Amino acid sequence: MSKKTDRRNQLIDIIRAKNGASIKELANLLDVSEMTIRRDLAVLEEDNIVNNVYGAAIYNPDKKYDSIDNYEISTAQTKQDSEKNKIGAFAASLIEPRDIIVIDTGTTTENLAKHIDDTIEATALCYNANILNYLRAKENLTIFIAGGRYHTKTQMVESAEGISLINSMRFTKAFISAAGVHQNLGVTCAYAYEVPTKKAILKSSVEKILLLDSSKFGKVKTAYFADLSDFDVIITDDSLPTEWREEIERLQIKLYLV
Amino acid sequence: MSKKTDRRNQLIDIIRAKNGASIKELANLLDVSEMTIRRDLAVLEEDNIVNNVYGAAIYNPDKKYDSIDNYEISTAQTKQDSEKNKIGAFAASLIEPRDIIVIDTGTTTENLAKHIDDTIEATALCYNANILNYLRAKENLTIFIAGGRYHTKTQMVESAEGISLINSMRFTKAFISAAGVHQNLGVTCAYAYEVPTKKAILKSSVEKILLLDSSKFGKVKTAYFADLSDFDVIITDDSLPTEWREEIERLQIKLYLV
DNA sequence: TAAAAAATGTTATAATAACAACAAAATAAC
DNA sequence: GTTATTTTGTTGTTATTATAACATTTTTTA
Repeated sequence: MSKKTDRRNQLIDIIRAKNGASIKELANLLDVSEMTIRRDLAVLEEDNIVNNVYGAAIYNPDKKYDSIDNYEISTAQTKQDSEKNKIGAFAASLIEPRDIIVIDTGTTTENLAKHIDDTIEATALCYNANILNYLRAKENLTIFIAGGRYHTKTQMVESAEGISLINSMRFTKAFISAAGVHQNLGVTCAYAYEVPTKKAILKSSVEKILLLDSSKFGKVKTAYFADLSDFDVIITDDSLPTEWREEIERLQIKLYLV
Repeated sequence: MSKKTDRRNQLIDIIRAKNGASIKELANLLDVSEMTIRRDLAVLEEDNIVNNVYGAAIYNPDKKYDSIDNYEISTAQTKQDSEKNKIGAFAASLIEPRDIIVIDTGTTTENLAKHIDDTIEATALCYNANILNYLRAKENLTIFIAGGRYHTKTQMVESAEGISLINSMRFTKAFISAAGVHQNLGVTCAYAYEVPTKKAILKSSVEKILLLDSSKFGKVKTAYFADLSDFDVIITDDSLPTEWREEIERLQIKLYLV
């Protein structure tokens, strides 16, 4: 194992044991410069192992990382996570002051919520409890939540009344996620209950932005909610096959590869 | 004094949930200045609940398996908070299997949510982000949230569509909080935007249960939403003056003193 | 082994947080 | 109610951390 990986495993061990640690402390413990610690922590944050704040790193409380004992193994498992993270971060950078955005349910859009500028003045509607919790921390964000039945598996909230609220609003940007994109069978998601809400936000938004990692292309899931041509922008990672790049270009959709 | 303790309990809850948090984030979440957060965190560090680093507080890992769910118990501070906690715990004990309950916004009802049996099979509607987070942890609870605009100060969510959702449902028990109860001027709350929602849940529920600590009796706040006679049950603490006990008996309302 | 590449360290500057001291507001006491 | 006390907020200053750009060291590879 490389010196670098070894050090990152040590970092994870220390941070996990203490719930979090300052960068200064970590640099002293591992006898490297603070700059090196910062660079390591940026990688660990990409992989959702820690959350970095000014001066310190906090161990990600998410249970699924509780028993990591080898970082190299864990990186393989979380590669897709880090792509979702990058896609989310890029999408967040598209948000401009006074935007009225709607954020779809999903882990990719959760990463978007996480990365929204802390001080940007904007309005955001969501319908996912995790996303709501990220949005609540933002200083100048006006928040709406479309209510309804809460689904434990997806943290999504959904109802006819929630859709009414969406229909009564207008958005400058819709950030939408999907579980599959197929050339003939369109854009799909995993659960039928998501469909009416997704259709509603598509109808009420100026710019429709699709967020999904490249592994979703060519896949089909149970619930159809849109065609690829319904979107104005697609954000995905650079592993996207050439044929899909061409198809997206043909449909005159703006494509961002992060 | 109670406000302070209350805020510190909230701080502990947030920091525990996230393993740690930046001071900026905490100040935004609780809508107080960073200076206040720093002063609170200094106290919590004294009590070994958190470790403070530059820019952030990290939850003390030694406390991980302690079940202090109320800071004031560990420091023997003000009464009002522990009363709210007791009232909430008692109210939670009234919930029976297959109940369909609605939980109003407020710190007392937040305590109720905290104390709901982890495995009880029931349905609950709420419209407060903190309460939602407590309910999400319950295994067999079916959860609804009435959506709308999120209010930072109270963590309440509210809208016409949220009220529509409430009107479309029926509840076996409504747990309602208030900021004031006056013999002539009725039951009041602090913000006008709470009123339509409170009226809606009163209309849709079989049993209407009022939760409030005894200091609220005799008080009047800006927004009127009900008369005392609209309630079937009152849960408060045993400091309730005799004249109020008599009044409640006269109105044939079931009174629980905890 | 030398050259190339990668990783780490250093420095100066910019950004952010801490702190102290005082002002304002809220609460308690009379 | 009014005054005293406590709590919270604000401001200016100081201390600390982040970042970028470049230098140095270490590791790879031919």
